[in-house]
Amino acid sequence: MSTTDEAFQGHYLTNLSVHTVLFTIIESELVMCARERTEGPFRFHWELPGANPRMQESLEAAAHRSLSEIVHGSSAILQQLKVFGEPDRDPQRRSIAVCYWGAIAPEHLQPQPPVVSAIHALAESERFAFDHRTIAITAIAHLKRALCNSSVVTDFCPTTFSIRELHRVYEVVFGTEIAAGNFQRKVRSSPGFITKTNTPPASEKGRGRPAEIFTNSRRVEVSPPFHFPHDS
Amino acid sequence: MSTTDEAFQGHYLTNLSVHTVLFTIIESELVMCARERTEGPFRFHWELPGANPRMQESLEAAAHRSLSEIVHGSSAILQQLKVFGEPDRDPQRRSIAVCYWGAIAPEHLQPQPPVVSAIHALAESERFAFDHRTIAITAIAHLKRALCNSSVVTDFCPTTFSIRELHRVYEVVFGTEIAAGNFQRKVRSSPGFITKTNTPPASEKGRGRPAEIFTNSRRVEVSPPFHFPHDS
DNA sequence: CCAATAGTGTCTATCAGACATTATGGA
DNA sequence: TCCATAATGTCTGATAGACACTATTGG
Repeated sequence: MSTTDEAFQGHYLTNLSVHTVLFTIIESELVMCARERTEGPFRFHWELPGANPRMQESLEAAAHRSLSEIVHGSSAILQQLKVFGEPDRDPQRRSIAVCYWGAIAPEHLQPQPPVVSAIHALAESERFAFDHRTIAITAIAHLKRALCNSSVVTDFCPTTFSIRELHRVYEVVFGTEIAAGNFQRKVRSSPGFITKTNTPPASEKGRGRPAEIFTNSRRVEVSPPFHFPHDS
Repeated sequence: MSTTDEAFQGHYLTNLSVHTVLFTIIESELVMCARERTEGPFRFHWELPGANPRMQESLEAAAHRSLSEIVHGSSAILQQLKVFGEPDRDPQRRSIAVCYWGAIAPEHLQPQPPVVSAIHALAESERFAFDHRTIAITAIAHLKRALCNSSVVTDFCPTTFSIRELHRVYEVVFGTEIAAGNFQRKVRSSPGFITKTNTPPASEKGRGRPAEIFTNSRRVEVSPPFHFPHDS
């Protein structure tokens, strides 16, 4: 059995990492947390948050740890995205990346979070380290699918929110205008999607009719799902 | 940094494996390929096909290799399911399992394939090795979701098939009767789901009107999806 | 009153579920 | 001819898209 043929558990060249694609919306744009590398290979390229799982640490816990310098207190809800393990994905060694994704309200991030526009990930122009552009694009596709099929949109919002805020998330992510009336009907008629609060209509600045304030309960499936022009 | 705290790339106790949940339908029952362990821990427990990826081998290739003794010639179409990496999933060592799933026509399996009923995986009674019952249950949920949202059902059938055969797959997997007329309408109206062949209506035995014969082209999404009573 | 935003009602086309009807073969 | 299975047609209720309309605030 040659070196290149053997199973590689325990092989010193192998590496197991966890990476996280954390979405939020800043200034009406879908962005994901990422940092520019300052050293080593792929210097000046964008890199997704990552961590190496510890011996007694679950992969999901490692994913949360990869965000420790980015999220502000309350932890994000993460879901497995995919494993990327092509032999050549890391030019230095065989490396397996278990990837997670999630969304979070910008209020829960550190003040000046390092982010990159999702549109840049889709454009060929932006340079990502390793296969992180592929990971990002896969995550965007999962995000769109999840938005259509579940109430994950509430992860983008603070604990209380108006329907309009949910509406804006969909418009930003799908880059399309959505009729507000139909959106209200759909969200309100999906059992468990939102829960009305009796908090007074928010002390926000408002120059129109104040919105009702809701909170998310559990994650629910939307059936039949939302349907938008899908470019992915 | 203690032993239990350190990152574990290269640690000799770690193991990376690939497991595959391959579904098929035998005697009107949903089954998955699995083998009874004959030695070591979990002896006499069911075990999913697995392999250890080699140094230059992609994870998907390893998943296909895990089926080498089961599939008969034409290879199955596999999709990533999930990674299972809880620290305690293998009592002997830290072990990461990258899992795939797929479906195949029974004709493409070896003559007497080792299989276990999917219903047994769902019932608490059946004993699986490691966390393979959890993996199997996750795969069943993914299968149902994929059947609702795509044309993956054709993987259960030979290269040519009738609509009735697709119909039966859904009835077996979801354990429910589906109106044949509506099913025909849905499948025929989903672009790309099936492609008509001009082969004469099959030389099969038949005591009714012979069915038209189709072939699958590419995998397509079904929008809006099928909807069945979902128990998962 | 007007502007602006939130929320509701209405009309229509589409589509799934239920089920009747026709089509096409074998015994 | 009768039977069995495949395929089509019909009716109805539910719902999404388009969009008009009402509600509720601030200036």
